[in-house]
Amino acid sequence: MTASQTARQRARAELTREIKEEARRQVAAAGAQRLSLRAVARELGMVSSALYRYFPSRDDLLTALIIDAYNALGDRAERAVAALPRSDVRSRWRACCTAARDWALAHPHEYALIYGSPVPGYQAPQETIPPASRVALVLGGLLADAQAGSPAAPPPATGPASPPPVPASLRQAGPAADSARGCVSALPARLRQQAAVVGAAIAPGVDEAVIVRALIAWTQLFGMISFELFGQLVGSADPADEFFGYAVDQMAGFVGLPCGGR
Amino acid sequence: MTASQTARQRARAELTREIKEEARRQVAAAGAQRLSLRAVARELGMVSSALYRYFPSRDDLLTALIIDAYNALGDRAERAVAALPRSDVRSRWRACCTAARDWALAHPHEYALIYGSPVPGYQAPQETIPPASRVALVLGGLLADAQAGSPAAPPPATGPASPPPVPASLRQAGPAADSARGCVSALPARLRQQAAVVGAAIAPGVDEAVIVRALIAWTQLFGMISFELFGQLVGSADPADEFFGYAVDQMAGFVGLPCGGR
DNA sequence: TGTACATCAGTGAACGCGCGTTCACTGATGTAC
DNA sequence: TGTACATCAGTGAACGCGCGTTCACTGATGTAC
Repeated sequence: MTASQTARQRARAELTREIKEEARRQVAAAGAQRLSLRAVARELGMVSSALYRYFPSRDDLLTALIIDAYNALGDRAERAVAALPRSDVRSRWRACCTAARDWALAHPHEYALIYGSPVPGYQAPQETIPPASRVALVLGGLLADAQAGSPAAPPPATGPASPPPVPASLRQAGPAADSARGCVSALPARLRQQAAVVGAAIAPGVDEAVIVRALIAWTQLFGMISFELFGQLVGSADPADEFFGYAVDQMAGFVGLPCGGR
Repeated sequence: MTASQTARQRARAELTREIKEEARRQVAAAGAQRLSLRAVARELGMVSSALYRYFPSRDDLLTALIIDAYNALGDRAERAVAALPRSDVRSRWRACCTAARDWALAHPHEYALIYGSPVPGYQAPQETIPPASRVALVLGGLLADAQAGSPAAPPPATGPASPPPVPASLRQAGPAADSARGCVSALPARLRQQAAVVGAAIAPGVDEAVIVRALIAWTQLFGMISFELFGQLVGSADPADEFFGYAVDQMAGFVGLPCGGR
């Protein structure tokens, strides 16, 4: 256990946790901009200035909450996908997207904190980047698996990070390329480069055109979740369950994932 | 001219305009939550309580700004599309999407006001709905035109609102259906219903499956714009011009628009 | 055309509120010898 | 094992700020006869 810590250290860790928890409660109840250090302190029975022993400013507390939110969402997505057989990429795709939506619906204000309009005056520091990438990493990993077990039938799937042998299997085959059939649209040079960088970090071995389609699907996913949460679907796809499920499948097809199923 | 108005009425209209303009300036500079009635009044050289002759509360002023923002965006999209030949649906699609992005980049805080996280405690009234629908109407109209001039070659295009003769031309033809080739995904009943309602309002005569794909493209469009504006693309498709253009074309293909262009 | 009255824009003071952050301080916990 | 000193958590008061909204009022503009 943590027997090596002094009582002071343990108390400090504990209180830090409690402060964040109360702050998270406030954000969940009323949104990020209503987060008030004084109210947090009040709720914990301390004086407001005491919080400054734990967080140097309100923005730092906000940053901690943002990181926690990204991690909560990332955890959820990773766990949902890990429960499925690696070769069933279609189901894993669905699971990841659904996990993201479920988390968002369960934590709307925390979702808004990370995917909504940025709090004006607040600048997200570098430390938020890795936690923010986790959902994209899940999707990228799954794409790489699809690529690895690609051309005809999906074999048990080999190693996850097969370095760079680009078999170009998803490339001209399947829906990934022909949905713009007849309209040849080559990747612009800079976009290809950007996709290569993303691919190297997230989905090694996957063709750039597929990466770009995955980026499109990624923006679609969060766009759809945001629209649902922020009320933009009222009057169209309002109870959005079917729409969401259908869209997720369509976009899976769009990036070229095989049908999977069982 | 407006000679029929009394001096009082003219002064009132003018001041209402000036108040909104100053408020818009503040939103543009610092975001919606920093909008302050007192600051607006100060800037206009009046006392803060005087504003209550024009707007019964801060929320009402916000609502006016929201409506104006939707209308500014709608105007821009409509004008961009109107400049193009009706039969060239692919160019019109591009123009509409690009206009939306351009407006958003030029007015990030106003964009956040309408497409970002809702201001907590603020409830958008019914009056915002029609202005909010204008971009969707543009896209829907263009889809209906594509449908009307569909199967083989695009003729000069007939009337815009051909009632309900669903020729099922976009339906199984083109990319709209085959991108999930082999993975037959039927529309769930409720989703089909929702699509029918949307179609009736926005794109008469267009098949439900196409409407649903258009809804997907719509969420993708604004998801992508929001990601760009809110900093979510940093590290991937950061200078997003190429990504945006490419995605718009891909999604045009996804909803089944013919290549057009040249 | 002129007067009497109603409407309405704008004033100034006040209510009641909450906020983030700083600072000098007390007293408890931890550390080195 | 015990003492001397350093570290650190938490206090309480204060600074300086801004906000939305209400209310009784003055004086100008508009309307009806």
